[in-house]
Amino acid sequence: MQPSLFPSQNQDRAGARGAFRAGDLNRAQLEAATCMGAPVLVIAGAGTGKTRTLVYRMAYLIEQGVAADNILLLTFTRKAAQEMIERAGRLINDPGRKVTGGTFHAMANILLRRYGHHLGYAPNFTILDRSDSEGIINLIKSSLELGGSGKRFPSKRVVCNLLSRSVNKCTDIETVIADQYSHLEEYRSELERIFADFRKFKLEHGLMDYDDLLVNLRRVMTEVPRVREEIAERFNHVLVDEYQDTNPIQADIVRLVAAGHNNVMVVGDDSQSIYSFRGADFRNIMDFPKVFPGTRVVRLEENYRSTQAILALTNAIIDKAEEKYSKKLFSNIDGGAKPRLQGTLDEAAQARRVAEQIVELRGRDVPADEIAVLFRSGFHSYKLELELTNRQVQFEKRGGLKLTESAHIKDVLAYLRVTGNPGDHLSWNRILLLLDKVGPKTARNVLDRIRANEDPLEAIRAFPAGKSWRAGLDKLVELLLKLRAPGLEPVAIFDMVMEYYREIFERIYHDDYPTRSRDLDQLRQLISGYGDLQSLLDDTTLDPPETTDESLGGRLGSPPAQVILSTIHSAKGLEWDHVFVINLAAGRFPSCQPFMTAEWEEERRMFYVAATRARKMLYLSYPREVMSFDRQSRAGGMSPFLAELSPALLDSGPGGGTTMARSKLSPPARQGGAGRGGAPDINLLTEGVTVRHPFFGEGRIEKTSGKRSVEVFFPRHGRKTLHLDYAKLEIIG
DNA sequence: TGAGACGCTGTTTTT
DNA sequence: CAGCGTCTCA
Repeated sequence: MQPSLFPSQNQDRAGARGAFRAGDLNRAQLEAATCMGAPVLVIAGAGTGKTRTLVYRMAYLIEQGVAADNILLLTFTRKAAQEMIERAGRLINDPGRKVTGGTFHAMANILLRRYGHHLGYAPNFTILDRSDSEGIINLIKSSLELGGSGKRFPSKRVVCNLLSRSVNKCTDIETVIADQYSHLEEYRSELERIFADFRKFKLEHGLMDYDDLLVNLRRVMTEVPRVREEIAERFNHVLVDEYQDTNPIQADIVRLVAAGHNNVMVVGDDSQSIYSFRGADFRNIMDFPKVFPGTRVVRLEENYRSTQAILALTNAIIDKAEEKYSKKLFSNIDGGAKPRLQGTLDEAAQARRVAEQIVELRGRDVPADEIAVLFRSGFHSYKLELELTNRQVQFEKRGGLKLTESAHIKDVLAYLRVTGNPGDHLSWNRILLLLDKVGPKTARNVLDRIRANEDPLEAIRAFPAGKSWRAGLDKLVELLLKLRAPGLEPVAIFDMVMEYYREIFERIYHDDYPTRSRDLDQLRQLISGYGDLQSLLDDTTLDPPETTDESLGGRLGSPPAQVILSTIHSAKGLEWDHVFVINLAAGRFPSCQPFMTAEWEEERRMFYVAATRARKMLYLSYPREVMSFDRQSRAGGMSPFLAELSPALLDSGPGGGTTMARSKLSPPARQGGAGRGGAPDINLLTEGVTVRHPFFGEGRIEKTSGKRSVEVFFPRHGRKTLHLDYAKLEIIG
């Protein structure tokens, strides 16, 4: 549930007992935790106890007499914040005194419900998720009639990506197009038009997307000085975790909250920056002292997590990075087994192998929640999920499909949304389209009436419906009328909606409605935990439950200990005794898109993040063959990130395809043109030469940059900077 | 105007 | 494979 930033009443100020023990921290950690009167930047390598430092600092501040209420902890996930706050509470022996914490988005949400009216937003605005935004873009696109006329207008996905990139990087559309989407230059004016309409649509209908939450918070704090002062007064101590992954807007928000009192500490590690797609730049963390003059910089370099054998490998991984500012980690946990490298025939064999190893570990009484399997993209674990199910190993998947992403859940939520915010035309549109015999055109007509009428219900009731769907519309009106009753519990609303929706549900999902039906049960469970519709709706977008969250998991009570399957992004900040990283194959990791050096480097950092999650044992596995989408089998071989490491750091184990591994462990340049006859000679690749890329097609070299990369213009995809060692280029002429 | 069938294309990560 | 745009029929 929502951690309220403005709880109605404060906890008592009774003196906290001195449970804070300085001896629990090393010198650098202690300095960071207790430094007062200056901004603090903590550069903390993986496993060096940054969480511990943050927790102790919270406890220390409270002991020094700072009210818990005045402390703000910003983290990457809500869960991380909750855990840290709980730990701090235990430390000072007073779990009642709760620090305020959560993600930037959650904080922005609550503050904007209070202050958004300065920007023309009522407090009942609806938060849009990604697919909601895409839906609106689509509505606008079709109303502007840009879709047709033979030319290929970019998809809603691309349009949204472009806009989000521009917002998060604080760069104007023109520049983003020129830099990243040069092939869309011809659509620039149409795109600008769509974005303008999109902005207007959101404002008029009380909608905010993820980016708006950040942008609008910054705006209101900048434009209304009194608001900034109030917030800064309220939070006179600010702590930020994972600072390397904040974007310029978030950095501004931190600056605005902390300006004046300067009681701010940020913690991060440039080597673990993996969110550039969200506008983060790892260099930002180094700018912090410039924004806050007089910053004390503390480095944490002693690793308490992993064995020396694992650390030797992770140091080697990050050593290959082209640009890095910090540190060499050292461990005081001697020895340990070398990370195991295992190649398998294909993905199925890899899944069997890993599943067997997990079963074996469980047999040796390794707790299930000390085992994790990490991968680059959500779908990489499908085969393993099957294997584990067959062997009756319980697991929990993180970073997979969200419950709220499926159509039937979005359907139900649409009714709840219009109940909270009758101006939400996106949800009205969805509701109307669910009626039989109503399509986009009719829905738009009804929507126009809703727009013109004070009361949406009246507009719908009065609409001159066609014979074939009059009855359906009447039923809808009947439902809406019932939902008007004041003071309904969210679960009561849900039940009324279901009574109406079930018929529609069975009609449109006739094939697989039993499966989907279970999701609806799960949703009901979830809703029954809420007393307030608004926070339920907020949470479905700000903290969406995962599909595999089998009913009670996570929220109510403690879930049973389970093996974790997770994307690397969702594994950030976590650690386990035994960690498997799978699918370390060329074309899979790095994922097949990154051809630009910056993206390439980010993929490397991701590998680093994954490997540094392990405490005792690390298993790196790859299939020698991966299936591509068009079901042509393609020899992938091991990931270039593995190939560049010294074999001495790894245990290539008994069997398990060492021969293949060995042969590939020679210089990585050879990796280049796998299957296409090696990387072309750099000397042949000069300006004006036409090349073919397996994904982008034919393009023309615009210039050679750096030692091993070229800039190529592809008519369909724009300008790309390609890394010659890995991009599979073929010279055409 | 809606609904269903068919063929083409593009592909990650999260709040 | 899904999410499109296009086409046909009701």
